[in-house]
Amino acid sequence: MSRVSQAQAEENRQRVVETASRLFREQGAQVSVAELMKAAGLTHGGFYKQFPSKEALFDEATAHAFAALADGTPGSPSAADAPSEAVIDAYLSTEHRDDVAGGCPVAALATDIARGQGGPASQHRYSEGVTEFAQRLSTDQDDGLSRLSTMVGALVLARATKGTPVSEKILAAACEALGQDERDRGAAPRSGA
Amino acid sequence: MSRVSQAQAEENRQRVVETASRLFREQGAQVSVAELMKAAGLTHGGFYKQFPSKEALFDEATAHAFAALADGTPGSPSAADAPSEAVIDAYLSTEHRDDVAGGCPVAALATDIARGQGGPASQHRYSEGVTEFAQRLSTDQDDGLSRLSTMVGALVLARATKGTPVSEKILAAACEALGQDERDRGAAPRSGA
DNA sequence: TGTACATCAGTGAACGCGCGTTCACTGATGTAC
DNA sequence: TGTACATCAGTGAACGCGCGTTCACTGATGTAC
Repeated sequence: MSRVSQAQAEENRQRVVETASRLFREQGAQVSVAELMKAAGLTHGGFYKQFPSKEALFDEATAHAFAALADGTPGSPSAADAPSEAVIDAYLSTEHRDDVAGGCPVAALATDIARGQGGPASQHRYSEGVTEFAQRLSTDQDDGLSRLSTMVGALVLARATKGTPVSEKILAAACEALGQDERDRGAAPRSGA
Repeated sequence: MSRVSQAQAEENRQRVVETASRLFREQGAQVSVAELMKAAGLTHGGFYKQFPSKEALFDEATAHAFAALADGTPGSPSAADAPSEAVIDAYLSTEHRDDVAGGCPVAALATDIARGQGGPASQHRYSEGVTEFAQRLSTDQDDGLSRLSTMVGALVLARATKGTPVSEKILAAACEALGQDERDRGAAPRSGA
């Protein structure tokens, strides 16, 4: 292949970032550079022509995932303007549970960020993302942080218990609890019950 | 040192399991065997006299952490019989947030378990642990799963955002939300407000 | 517009390093008498 | 109880392997004229 047009190079670079964004969410920061590049259809040797280090790619991939989240929860009604109710339903669906790679980076990257994988840039973007997401879930009486905690906790637990009956129960319980909160606040209940 | 008494050997083995239980919670399954053994005061060569593989130790360390959880939430009022309220307060404290190694394995190991680190034994024990913990938080009207989701979500998010102001806000918001749930159910509120 | 050449994105082999695991060895422990 | 010896927990060096990173090389791209 050797040299490639500037446009093609930029496209390749973007593909690496997108691929990394998915694989890091799915498998964590420990995915290898070789695996990352192969998944993007390239060989690992060229990596350092585009990125100064693996950590730098992690930071960029994190930013990419959060940019997608800001537009609308990935894999859900795309949704800065969608009602919280629809966002919550999509968030707590088995589809979202099963789509770690394309799913919410707040849930997928929490542990990696807490353990200090990636640089300060990732950590900062992560905290910013948490605040943004909570704001989308907020109401006049609530800053959205506890609802976000319930959603993230339920998703993380449902993923860790996937394959056992409790996994679906967790999603349902969280869904119901958040629906009840809606009712308490006078909004429309999620179901007719 | 060479050979050591059977009692000493068993004590050493237990120390490795306990150390691993802490380090795996803190840093995940990627901690090296050498690091694990060094932290337990041994050299890495002897590891395979006691464990068939690193994964087997992960499984045993997971079981160990959950056994401690069953006795009482680690680092909290030790507590199969403690009121949910006290358990929740301790769970959502900054002390628990800052003590990943000694803290709740449901929160600390969720991502590692979801990503399939450790064998089926760990996954099974994890799901069991989730069910047990939820039961301790349950009431006549609630199976405890949504409250557990809120607690785990808040802890995980507070850890990932540690160092930014939102970290403490998350713990406070979850605490308040769970306190309000208490009130809704007719139990004593957490504060006088 | 066409030609000559410098650039540089991508390749694939190689680097040192730390990983999980194995092994020959040690010498106090545990046992047989 | 005392002696002789087999056992085996722990040591430290070594194994192959895959990691993150580097580098000489390639040849189409982009540019200077």
